[in-house]
Amino acid sequence: MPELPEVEFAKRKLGRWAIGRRIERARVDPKGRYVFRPARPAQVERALAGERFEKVERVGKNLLITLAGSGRKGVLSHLGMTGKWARRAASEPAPRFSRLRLELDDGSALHYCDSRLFGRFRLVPGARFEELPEVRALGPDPLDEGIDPRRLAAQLARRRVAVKPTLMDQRILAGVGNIQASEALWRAKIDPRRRADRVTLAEARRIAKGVLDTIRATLRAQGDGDEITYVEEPGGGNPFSVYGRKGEPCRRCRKGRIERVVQAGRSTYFCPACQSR
DNA sequence: ACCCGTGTTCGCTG
DNA sequence: TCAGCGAACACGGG
Repeated sequence: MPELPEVEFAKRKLGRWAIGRRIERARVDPKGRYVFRPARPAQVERALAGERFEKVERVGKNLLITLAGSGRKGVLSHLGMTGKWARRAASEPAPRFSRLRLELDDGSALHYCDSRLFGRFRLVPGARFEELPEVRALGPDPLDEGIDPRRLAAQLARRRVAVKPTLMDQRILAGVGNIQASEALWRAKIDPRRRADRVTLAEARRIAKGVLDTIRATLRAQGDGDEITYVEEPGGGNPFSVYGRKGEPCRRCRKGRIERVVQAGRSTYFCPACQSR
């Protein structure tokens, strides 16, 4: 269920665990075939064995992993709804829903875990990620490129649907998902049901700030541990201001109660009292 | 049994 | 070409 902050967290962890390490063995769980297609499990195992981790980057919700062996290989890892990377000792049992196990040369094993199998793991010849259509289509990444309010305002002005689903369009801002969109609009004090083309430049500035602030806050809330716990999982409190808080009083104005509506098939949370229509 | 889900993509319409 | 929509993908958890 990862959005930009969770993927950034995964990038940092993966970098710390794996850069400079060599993959001694790779094993794909049979169910993992959904994640790795069109490559077949045996192909993936063969391609990864013997490679060394050189670099781990992130663009939007995508992890870009560069492996170096004889030449360069890339892996694009998208976590989908339920993907996670975890680290165990090689002697430990695999965590639940492990779909790929990478034994490294330091006695550790990295696991790609994914219960719902919406994640994607693609081999990218030559690690030429920039050539992939799905990477080219992405808008600016808020964390490393910032957000240009004028550009954002111009993009919103071309859309007649509600601003919240529009913010989740990866061509506008790469990495903003369902939670971050709700949170950002709450911070910007704008009703998520507002038509995108009715957002002013001044409001676009607030949205830009809201997106960056919520991303940073979510990142901070992940803390320093090794494991990610998503909301509603045991052990994870809810670090958000409106998401998942239907019926609770607004933490800012104390007047409204948080409402939940469905937009473009996704739940949206907002305060009807302090987010203006 | 039934509903829900922090995501993307495809097929379709206008 | 593009905006917009609904379904599909595959599965666990409540």
